[in-house]
Order: sequence, then C-alpha cells, then structure tokens
Amino acid sequence: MIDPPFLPAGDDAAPDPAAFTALADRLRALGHPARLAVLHTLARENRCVCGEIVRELPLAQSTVSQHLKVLGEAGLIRSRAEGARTAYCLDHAALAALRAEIHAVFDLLLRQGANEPAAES
Amino acid sequence: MIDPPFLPAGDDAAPDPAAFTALADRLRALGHPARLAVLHTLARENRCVCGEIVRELPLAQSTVSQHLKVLGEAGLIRSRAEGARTAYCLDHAALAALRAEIHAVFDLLLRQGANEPAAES
DNA sequence: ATCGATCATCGTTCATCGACGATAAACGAT
DNA sequence: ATCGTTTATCGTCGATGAACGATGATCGAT
Repeated sequence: MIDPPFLPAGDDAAPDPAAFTALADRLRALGHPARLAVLHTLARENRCVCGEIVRELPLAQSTVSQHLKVLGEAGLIRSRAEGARTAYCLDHAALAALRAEIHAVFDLLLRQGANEPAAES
Repeated sequence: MIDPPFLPAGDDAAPDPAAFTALADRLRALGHPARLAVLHTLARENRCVCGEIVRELPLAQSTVSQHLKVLGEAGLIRSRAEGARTAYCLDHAALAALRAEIHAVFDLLLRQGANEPAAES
C-alpha cells in the first residue's frame, strides 16, 4: 500500500543523495515545536480553520500561517478554501509514507544489534 | 526496555510543550541530508574517525566536524578520543528511543483511520 | 454597498544555519 | 624536539528561519 521510496534496492546500496534531501526536507518541517503542535491539533480536531490553530498557540496569526505553509509545502497537510476561511487537515497518506520512510531509515541505522565499541561520550 | 517520554499519560492528554521542543530538536538534527549521510556511514562502518567521513562527503573537514557536533549535541552519536583522532559511533539506545518517540507521534497523528474531509490541496 | 472577519502575503528585524578557510591543540613518529 | 597528521574551534560570509505588524484580498452578512 505504501510505497517506500527510500532504499528500494539492496540494503547497503549507496543511498541516493536526493533521497536524503527529500527525507531531510520533511524531517526539517517536523523539526519545530510549533509545527508539531499544529499537527497534533489537526489530529485532534481532524479539520481546523487557521484561526482555531492561532487560538491554541502563543503565536501571531501571520506566524501560524507561515508554519501552515511550511507544513503544506512539505506535503504533510492539505488545505481547502471555504469562504473567507481556509480549512486544514492532515494528509494521512503522506504522513503514512513518511512514517514508512523514517521506519526504513531507523531499521537501517539500528539493523545489526547494539554494537558498543566502548564509546565514552 | 525503551522509555518513551512522549505522552506518558492518556492519548489525548495535552502534550507538554517541552516534549515538543525536545523532540523537535532531534528531528531538526536529522533534517539535513549531510547528517543523514553521516548516520548512514556510521551505521555501515559501525565506527568512524572524522577523516573517514570527510572522505565520503563533498564537504570540508570543518563542516563535517560541525555536523558531527550537531549530531552529538542531539545525543544521536557518541565520540571517543583516540590519540590524535576521534572515533564516532551511533548511540543505538538514543536512536531506539527516538524511533519510539517518533512512532508514538505518528500513531497519534494517524490514529483514527483516514478521514478525508474532501480536501483539495 | 459597506462592514467585520478571516487569512495570505509583504516587508522588516534578529537569530541561527551551513559552508568555508585558517588556526591551534593534541598526538605519534622520527 | 620537531614534523606531519588529525581534528575542534574561530571568524566570516551569505542564506535561511522565525517572529511580528501592517496591508490587502476575499467572503458573508447587514
């Protein structure tokens, strides 16, 4: 169902640098507490108008709108104009795909059990 | 085994903003292609000296050292001075913990199956 | 037709990031 | 003791990020 574009070939195939870039872009979109809070709100409310999110965060409307734009450009949320308002909702498919990619990366990083070459710091 | 500090209480408990910040910090550390490449190299080689990583990336030594510092401050890798060199390796425990936190977040975001309130964009 | 509400965008400001070269410190070997 | 190697740090530069207020466009209702 989900198509994992990360490392489609063998395990240790040299990962396409573009794949790293595409994944990093979305991880960076997640890498801000306000955006995590926005996603959490959208998950709880299922569908939010911008003003509702503004009311939940200690940020100006323009700042929230900017964060929504970042999340939209990362493809993690979708928007729909409804009269004077704009409704936002999670893009479940995109989030599921991202989860799969992240899962694959962590599998790659943690594959062979904990080797501990006596690291100190 | 792994302690997931994310949302220890009920599902819809208001998430501690500090939890968002802590998670966002590590996600941001992952949100750069060079750092993903570094992690991938460390996973493959299990233990790398800085120069080896420099040889794999089209970046100056000082830049790579900076990325290693970011990853270290995020707690994702560990370092050990060995003579004139410094060996780096993944912090498997920290990565496993992060994976668990990310997993919890995505579970939260994707919990109730795909609701599609007719989003257009 | 006007008004209030809603939201995206613009312009600005300050801080942080990402990259580099240069430098200095630490070490092993000569 | 000196030299070459390795790496962390410093200073710099340009670009990007994050935040805000102000503005303007769009819409519903009056």
